[in-house]
Amino acid sequence: MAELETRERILETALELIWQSNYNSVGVNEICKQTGVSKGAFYHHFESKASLFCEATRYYWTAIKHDLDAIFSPLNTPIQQLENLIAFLLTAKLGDKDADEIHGCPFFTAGAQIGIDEKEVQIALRDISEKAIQYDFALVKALQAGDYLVDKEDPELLARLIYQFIHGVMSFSQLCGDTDYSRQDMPRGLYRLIGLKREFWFATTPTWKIGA
Amino acid sequence: MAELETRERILETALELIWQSNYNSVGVNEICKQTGVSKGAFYHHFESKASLFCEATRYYWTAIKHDLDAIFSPLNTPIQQLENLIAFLLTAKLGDKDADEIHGCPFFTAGAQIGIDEKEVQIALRDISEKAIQYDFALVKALQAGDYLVDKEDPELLARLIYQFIHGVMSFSQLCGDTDYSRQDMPRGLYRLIGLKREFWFATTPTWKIGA
DNA sequence: CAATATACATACCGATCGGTTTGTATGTCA
DNA sequence: TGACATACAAACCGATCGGTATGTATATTG
Repeated sequence: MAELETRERILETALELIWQSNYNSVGVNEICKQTGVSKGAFYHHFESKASLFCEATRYYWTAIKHDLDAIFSPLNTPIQQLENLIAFLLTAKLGDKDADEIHGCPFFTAGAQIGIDEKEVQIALRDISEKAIQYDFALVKALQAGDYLVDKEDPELLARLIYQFIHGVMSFSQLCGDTDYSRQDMPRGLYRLIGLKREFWFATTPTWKIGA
Repeated sequence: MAELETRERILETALELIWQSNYNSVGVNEICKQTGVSKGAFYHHFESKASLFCEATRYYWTAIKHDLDAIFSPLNTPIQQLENLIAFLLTAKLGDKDADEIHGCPFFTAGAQIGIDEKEVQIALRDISEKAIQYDFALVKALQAGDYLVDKEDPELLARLIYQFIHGVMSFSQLCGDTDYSRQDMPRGLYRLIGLKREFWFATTPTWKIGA
C-alpha cells in the first residue's frame, strides 16, 4: 500500500511540475526531490522519464474523466454543460489551492510544450487530446439538437475549433501571466466560435464545482 | 561583413531549430553545429543563449514586419487583408522550402514552449505578441468600419481572440503533425470568431505571397 | 612595419541530465 | 527461523548542458 501511495505521489508531483514549466526542463531529480523520494524509488516504479509522463497523462485522464462526465452529465442541459466546461477551464488546477495562477489543463498546455523528440510522449498527448475532443463533439451535437446555435456547422469541425481555441487561451494566459483576459476571453470566444445564440450567453450558473 | 553574416546565420539557424522543437531542448552546441560555426563564434556574437533568443525574436520581427505590412496594406480591402493573413499563416515557414510541415510562426509556437524560467525570454515573447495583436486590432476595426461583421463586438477583445485562436491552431497542428486540419480550421475558426458576414467567407484570393 | 582590435577555433570547465548499481530495511511465506 | 521478494536509499555513471579560457589568423590603424 505504501507502494501505491509513493507511485501516485510521484505521478501527481510530476504532472504538477511539468505543466508548470515543461517536460524538457523538469528533471527526474527535481521530481524526486519535490516528491520526497529517492531516485531509486523513482526507477523502481517507472522505467523511464518518458514512460512516467505517459502513465501520468493516463493517470490524470482517469482523474479528470470524473469531472468531465459530471460536467457533461445528461442531467445537465447543453447550456449548463457549456457553462460547466467554462467554469472548469477557468478554475481547474491540480486538486489543491484557492487562487490566482492558472497552470491550466495539461491536455491543453503540455501539448504545446513538448518538443518533436520523445515520440511516445507525443502519442500519449495526442491520444488524450482526441479523447477530450470527443467530449466537445458530443456537446456540439447536443447544442445543435437543442437548437441553441445560429447555424448548422459541421460538429466535428466545431469540436476541433473549440479544443484549439481553449488550447490557445490557456497558453496565452500562461505566457502573459494574466488570468483576467482568460476569464473574459474564454467564454466569449467559445460562444462566438460555436455560434451560440445570443439569448443563451452567460445564461446559467454552472452546476459543476471543483472536485465535486 | 563576415561578422554580420555569421551573426545572422546563427540567428536564423537558432530560430529554425528552436521552433521546430523547443527552447529548452535545443542546445548551443547544436545551433553552432548546424550553423557551421564554433562555440567561440557563438559567444563572440551573443552573451548567452537567452539573449540570443531575445535578439532572434527581434530579428524575426523585423523580417516578418515587412510581410505583415504588406498583408495589412491600406491598398487592400479589409477582406483581402484577412485572406492574406490566413494565407500567410498557412504557408509561412522560414523563408525556404516548398511543402508540407508547418512549424509555424514562432510568436505562436515558441510562447507555448517556453517555461516559466528565463524571464527575459518570456518578456521578449510577450512584447512580440503584443505587437502582433496590434495588427489584428487594426484589422478588426477596419472590418467593423466596412460593415463586414455581423455584430459590433469590442475590437480589442476580438483582436485577442484572433491571436489566441491562431496560437491554438498552430500548436495543435504541431502536436498532430497534420496540416490538413489547420488549413480547414484556420479560416473557418477566424470567420466565426470575428463574426464575418457569410457572403464574405472565402471571398477573395489573397494578394499576399511568400517573400513578396 | 609594429600595435592593436576583430573574428573566430579549440579545448576545457563545473553542473546537471537521465539512468544504473549496489546496499538494506521490511515485509511475506514455507 | 531461514529464504526470498518488495520498496526503497545512496552513490555513482557517461553524456551533455551552458559557458569560459586561451590561442590564432586576419584586418585595421598609427
